[in-house]
Amino acid sequence: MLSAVKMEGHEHSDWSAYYGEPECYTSVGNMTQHTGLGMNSMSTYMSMPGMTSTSNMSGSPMNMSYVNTGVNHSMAAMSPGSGAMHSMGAGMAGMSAALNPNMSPINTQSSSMNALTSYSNMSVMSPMYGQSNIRSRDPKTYRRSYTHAKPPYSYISLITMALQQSTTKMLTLNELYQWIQDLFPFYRQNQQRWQNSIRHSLSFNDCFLKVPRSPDKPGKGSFWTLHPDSGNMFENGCYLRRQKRFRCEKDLRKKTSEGGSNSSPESCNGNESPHPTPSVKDVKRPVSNPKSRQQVMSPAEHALSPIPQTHHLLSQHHSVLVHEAHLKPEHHYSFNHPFSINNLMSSEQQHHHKMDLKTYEQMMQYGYGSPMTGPLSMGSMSTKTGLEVASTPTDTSYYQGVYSRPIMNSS
DNA sequence: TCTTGTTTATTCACTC
DNA sequence: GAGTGAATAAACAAGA
Repeated sequence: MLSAVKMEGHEHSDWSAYYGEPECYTSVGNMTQHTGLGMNSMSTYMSMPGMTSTSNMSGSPMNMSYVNTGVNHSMAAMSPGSGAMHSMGAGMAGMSAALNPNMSPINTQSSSMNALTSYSNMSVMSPMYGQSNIRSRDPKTYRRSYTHAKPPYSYISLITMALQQSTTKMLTLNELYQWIQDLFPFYRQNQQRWQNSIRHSLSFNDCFLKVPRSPDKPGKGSFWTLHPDSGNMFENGCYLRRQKRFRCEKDLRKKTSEGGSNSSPESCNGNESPHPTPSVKDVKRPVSNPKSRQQVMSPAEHALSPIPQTHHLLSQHHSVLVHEAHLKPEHHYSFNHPFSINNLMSSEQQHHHKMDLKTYEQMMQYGYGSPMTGPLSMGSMSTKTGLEVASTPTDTSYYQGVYSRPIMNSS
């Protein structure tokens, strides 16, 4: 489990050099890199330190999709058939919903603007990344090594996190890119490299399923979702390295027997479901390409499937819930591992941007090197893509949580 | 043309 | 050392 960290440590000899050192990372400049993010950018800034509790959902954002269904309802309802919420209105609505579940959609815009205002204020008042020791340094020098700090998460982890954070539990490739970039500034560079890896991971790993778009939702690329049985790939919610690679037994049998009998159960391995649910793969995985490892659910199969189609999920939010019932990722969020999604995406409201000593101790105990403080906190946000992203492009993102304390004005 | 998706191959790090 | 997970590169095909 620590291998990822060690590997990263190998790549960057000293993590603390990047994460343990206060650095300023202003987001304003980076916003320009996120063309197309639009309101998404703003929304993510709402999780900045200093935000009031209203900017955070009660509990972990990861749980939010399951616990606070009101948010998802509203979000889904906001953008029926909007695909991944590409419409700004939907994004803003979702954003406001995340901001305040009780907020009327009517207030969406104002809330968004408030959020923007908040961001603006914060951007002025403080460096984006929290830091425990504010040194009087030239802010320009601060940003330097920051973007070179590679997060200790594997691509599979990142994809999994993104998908789980998504309200619809599925994202297009481009949305995955955006999510990762938003959360981890590191991935705003060398895009060709890591995006290729992302694509490779999606295709190569059985835990990711491709769901075709509906005919009425033309667009590039399919949606990607998690295999319903891939629930516990990451031990204790730690997204550093999978405890075991997820493989679909069905596929394995196919490979091993290759023409042999297929009488065994249709479940996929890795994480046996206590109550056998119809696997998405079972229903939806015709081999799109004879050679392909990835399988997709054909429209016909989708129609027959007890599990709603993805694209239908997008327009039928109640179906999302049905689908989620099959995804059963809940146990992912039950843990509070220092590198868990909980810590990555949330809990800023719980800690109020202060160092979580407990987490700190945990991390030190795990030997994670630099005192990554506190949960990698970020408030849960809704973006135009329908993601409950906690981050924002830049700064608040992942690195914010890396630093322990609320950022004070470094100037 | 660009993006998306698949596949193969290589290399490295880690565990057993 | 073998097996495995992961990162990376690259080639290729298909679709928008």
